[in-house]
Amino acid sequence: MDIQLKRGILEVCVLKAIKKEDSYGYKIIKDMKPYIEMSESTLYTILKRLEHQEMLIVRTEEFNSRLRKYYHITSKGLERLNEFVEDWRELMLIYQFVTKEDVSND
Amino acid sequence: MDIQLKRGILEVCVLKAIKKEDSYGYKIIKDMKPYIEMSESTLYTILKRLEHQEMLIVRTEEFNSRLRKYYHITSKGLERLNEFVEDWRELMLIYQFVTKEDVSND
DNA sequence: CACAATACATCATATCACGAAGTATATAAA
DNA sequence: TTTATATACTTCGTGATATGATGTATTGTG
Repeated sequence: MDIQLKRGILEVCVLKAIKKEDSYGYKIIKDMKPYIEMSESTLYTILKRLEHQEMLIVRTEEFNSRLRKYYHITSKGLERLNEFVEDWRELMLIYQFVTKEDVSND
Repeated sequence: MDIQLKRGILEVCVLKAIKKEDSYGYKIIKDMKPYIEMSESTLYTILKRLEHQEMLIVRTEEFNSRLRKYYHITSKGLERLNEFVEDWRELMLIYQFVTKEDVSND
């Protein structure tokens, strides 16, 4: 799929992936794989960005003497998801502009 | 609206704007305004890109001793519009992932 | 012991939308 | 006449962002 088209939705996908329950990078990628694929470098960039925007908070936990960074969505992150629905509505109107049939007026 | 979300659709909006009949930069912006706004620098960048990708062809015409560059969509451009519909279907599935209700299994 | 899987980090690069600023003409308003 | 606005296109620099490549480190698995 066109990369540009993915850009607007990648971030909210990550938020959604941690909405139900806290999750960590490696798992997020696997959970999203059936819907949308993203490289590790992309995900960790997004996670850092979302953290910086206070849409999620991080805690580090040890699992099998290996570190895991668990991400938890904040109210700001939930708000972002709601705003996305609004934006999508607007995008649907644009989509209709792109796909509407031109009626010829000969 | 979120800029990132617009990215995937800007190009096809321009293609759509010249699909029915050949048009020129200034008019394209005005025609699209009710649906989506874009700055002149953005439009002319996109037009140049689409020309380079052979999705449209250009001819220069004089109008009131002022030059106009008319853009005409090619078969490649029309193809691009069809592919966009396919991409959009895929995007809808991702959208559903983002907005679906998580059923709690307590 | 080698290799895949798990888990995260960093860097350089390419693409792209956009504001700012510029060039030039025609027309309407002061 | 001067000024402002609309038309029409161009160029440049910047910031945001997705991604491949590469690296580090540990835990299974064959």
